[in-house]
Amino acid sequence: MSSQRSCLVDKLSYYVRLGDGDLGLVRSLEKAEESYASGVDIYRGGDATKRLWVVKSGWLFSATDLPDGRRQIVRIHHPGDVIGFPDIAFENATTNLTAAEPVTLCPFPKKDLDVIFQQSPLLTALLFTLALRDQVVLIDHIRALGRMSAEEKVAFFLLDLAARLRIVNPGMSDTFRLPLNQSEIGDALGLTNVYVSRTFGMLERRGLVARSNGFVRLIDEAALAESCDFIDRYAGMDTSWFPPG
Amino acid sequence: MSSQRSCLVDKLSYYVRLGDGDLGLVRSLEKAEESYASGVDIYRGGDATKRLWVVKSGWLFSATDLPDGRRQIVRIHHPGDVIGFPDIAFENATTNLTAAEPVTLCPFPKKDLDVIFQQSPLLTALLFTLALRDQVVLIDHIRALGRMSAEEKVAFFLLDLAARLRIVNPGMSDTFRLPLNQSEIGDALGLTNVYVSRTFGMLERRGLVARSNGFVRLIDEAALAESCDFIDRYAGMDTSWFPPG
DNA sequence: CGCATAATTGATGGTTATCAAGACCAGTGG
DNA sequence: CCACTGGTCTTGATAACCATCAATTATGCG
Repeated sequence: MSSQRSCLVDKLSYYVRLGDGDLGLVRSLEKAEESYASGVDIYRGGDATKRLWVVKSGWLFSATDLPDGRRQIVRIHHPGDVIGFPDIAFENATTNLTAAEPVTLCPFPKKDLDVIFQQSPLLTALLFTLALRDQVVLIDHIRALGRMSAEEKVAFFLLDLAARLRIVNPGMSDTFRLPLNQSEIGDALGLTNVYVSRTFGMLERRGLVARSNGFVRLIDEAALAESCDFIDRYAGMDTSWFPPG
Repeated sequence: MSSQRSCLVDKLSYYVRLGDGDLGLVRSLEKAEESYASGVDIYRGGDATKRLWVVKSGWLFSATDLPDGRRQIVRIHHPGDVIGFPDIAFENATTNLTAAEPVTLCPFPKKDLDVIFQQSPLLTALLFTLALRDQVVLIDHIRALGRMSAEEKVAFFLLDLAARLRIVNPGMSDTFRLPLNQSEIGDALGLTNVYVSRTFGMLERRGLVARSNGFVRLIDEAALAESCDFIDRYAGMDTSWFPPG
């Protein structure tokens, strides 16, 4: 009945062709719907983790705090993402989930995954592979935090976002909306808001990026990619070994 | 016939009770054996990834290089670890694998995992959960690199190693062998070898750790853990939802 | 328009990098 | 037995990058 597009279906369909049965399984995850205002913490580290979440609209981020208030943003979530997988391994959440803007989410119980595991070897393989791909993405993040300068970090950050957005939105140009403030970008990159501002200014003066009212434009994407040795981990994945749908 | 202990069986048995069938599947992964000298690169980023590796003896590490030679060590591998999971998602390796000392490995083809997926829902669930647990471990690493001082990073590094070693070696004391030089430790923590030396000296002068001929002793583990807000991700995992063996 | 939030800019300081020299140690070969 | 070597660790001096603090200017929103 729902004629609305599903971002999760879009995202998964990018990697494999889903049959009717699999489509039904995926859509069944997006039945319920909850909305949250910008800035709200949807869960916090230590909370019991009984549910996962599909992002329907809006951006969010997962972060870990240090006791004195330092914050590290670990992952940014876009429409179509499934949030909460890392916490399946534990009984309590290891990160905080915060809405970066007004969002709509589709929560579903962890145990609904059982149905997928039992009924669809294809979706099981895909979810497993996505978990491993996410490890590589986290490794890229580690590389950026450990060994890149501030300019390289910001370049990496923007390219990574663009690559991810292009999966769900294939026709995307070199421009996208960036609903994060500079404190949040800094917390993702291990920098301060002040230095993010300065670094963005540098990149802009050098003609690599442009900004206007909440949008970023990657003017010289090749130069940005070379500066931080960027590799797109989203466009290509090895699905050759998957079982048939 | 093989009366030799299997570190992989030890590690997996820590989390679930394996039946005879599962034990046979796991042991079958450790048939072949290869040895490498200290410092050898076993594979490099870009190589085709057809095999995974179980570590039988010795330490190794996975690292990514930047084009100008900067290096980020991403993960340290101990006996019982399975190396190469993140690369299943891609056709080519994303990191270099280097032997930190003389090592013995048991390689097995990626496709041998199919047998496990088909025959053992328990092992499938365990491997999936370990992949998600590893995401959390990588997130902890991100937090350390992005938001910790050098002293906190070194404390975190040592505690993380100790927690991992205790899984396979339950009776371990507060002392362990650390076959990594300070350049390697620095590359894991986003520091230089020089600053690792200074930081180790500080911790030693403050009575938190001690070193002697390749061994580290964690004198005040509680203080170290508090300084970096350490949480052991290895001791406890949620296996309650696993299917029976 | 007025308010709160976010971004910018400047001045200063701290943490860590860089460069360089020396100490220590294990192994090697004369 | 000892000089020699290569690797590792330590220590000092200096410099770079980024943090911190503070003030000002945009920006968005009721």
